[in-house]
Amino acid sequence: MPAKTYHHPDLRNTLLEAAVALIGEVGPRGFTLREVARRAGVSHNAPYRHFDSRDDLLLAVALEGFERLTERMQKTLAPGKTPIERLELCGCGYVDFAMGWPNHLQVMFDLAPAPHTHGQRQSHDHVGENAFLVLLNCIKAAQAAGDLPAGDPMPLALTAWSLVHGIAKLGIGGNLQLDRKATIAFTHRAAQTLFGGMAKKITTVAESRPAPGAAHAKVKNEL
Amino acid sequence: MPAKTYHHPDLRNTLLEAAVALIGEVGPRGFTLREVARRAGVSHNAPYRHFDSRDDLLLAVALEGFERLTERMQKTLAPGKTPIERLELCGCGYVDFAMGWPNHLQVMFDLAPAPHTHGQRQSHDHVGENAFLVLLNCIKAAQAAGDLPAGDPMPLALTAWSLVHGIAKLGIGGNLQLDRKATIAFTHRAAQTLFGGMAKKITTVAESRPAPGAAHAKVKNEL
DNA sequence: GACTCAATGTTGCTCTTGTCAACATATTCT
DNA sequence: AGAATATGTTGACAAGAGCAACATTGAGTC
Repeated sequence: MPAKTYHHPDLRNTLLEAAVALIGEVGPRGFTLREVARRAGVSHNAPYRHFDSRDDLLLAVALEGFERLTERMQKTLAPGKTPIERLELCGCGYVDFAMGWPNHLQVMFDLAPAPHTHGQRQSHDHVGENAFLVLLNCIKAAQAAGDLPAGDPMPLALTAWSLVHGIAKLGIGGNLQLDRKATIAFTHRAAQTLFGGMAKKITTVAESRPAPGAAHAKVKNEL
Repeated sequence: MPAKTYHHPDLRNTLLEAAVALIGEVGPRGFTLREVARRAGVSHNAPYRHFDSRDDLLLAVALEGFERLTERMQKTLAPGKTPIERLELCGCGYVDFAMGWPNHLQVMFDLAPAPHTHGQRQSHDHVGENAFLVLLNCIKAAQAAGDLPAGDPMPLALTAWSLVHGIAKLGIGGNLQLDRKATIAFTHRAAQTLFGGMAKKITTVAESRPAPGAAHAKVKNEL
């Protein structure tokens, strides 16, 4: 009889699933290529037939994460009635994902190539694009409904993303001292506050600039 | 003559400085205890006399980072005239630090113990406390000046921190597609928007709640 | 001053990991 | 069937974390 099995059915996927599970358990620091192989029941070098390197596998995990994130946001925002409400819920979905899979989020965002290599980066950016588009579309819808000021939606989207991402990261790190549920409630209130500030600009523009040239200039020139 | 030197003057500090420099160059992933030792001109095991482990050294690096961050924020906010302006500048200082020492920030926040061990964590939290207090005091001053609504300043501070931290992390990761200067300018505008939204609550409260029970309840029960 | 002792460095392991190279088997195409 | 390719396997190697045993220094202490 033949001693070894060789040929695994869809090993690539098996490895990916094992990797996702392992990341969830031990985080990026404890993550090891050999352990993934072990869990998939193959030799320590089998993964190299499907992934270029450890980082390449991690990148695949990140990609999977962005898909999950996109789904989560879409599912969470669905029940919202008004555009602005859907926008808020979209942010809540982001944080909900983060609190549910903190290690996954870390892989998605903190796997960055230390020296900003603009070559490789492109593909990684592209991965998260769909998730960002969900947010961007919510912003556009809110603009169309008159809930947010018209104009380039990008700055608004990036600001909203920043707020939500910050809550997610700090929440994960325990810096907010809130559990998952409370963190999401907090996100909802924070989003309302931010969007309130954005909306303000169309109604009361004058108030935004107390002293047109004071520290405003300083911040651009001195830093 | 004696062949070896032994006894190093203040090796602990030398190691720390080497570690900080190394982190700046190669990031947490490329960081290696042995390379630190090499740069300090000692054997690969010398660091163990001053730090329990690799992670312990990294923690010291993080601590050093929080001190720098605190200084940076204080220095940046100083020229601000009004409380609200100082608050904005405080956030800009945070982002400025992040863009200047991205790897350092990563060590400070993403070194987290994957499973939330509430034992060890305490000390790490304590480290960043001073930096947070700078922000908190700015918030309180703005409240006292009537620029922000009175009441518990914590939610306001945490929201502001989240926004700024999010900008910092996304900026570092290249997700904002802005250089350091533009990122800080962006931070300034985002902060103005957020604080505008916070201030709004004291003047026009009614508008904040479009549909008191719609998806609001959903977000608390379903997630 | 000689002796003891703790602090601090050093060398030399062991174990684990990422990755490369060489080899074996399975599949596909002709 | 036979060749070429894809996919796994075993067996190296270098590098790093951390442990243990040894060496040197400096501070007391008699």
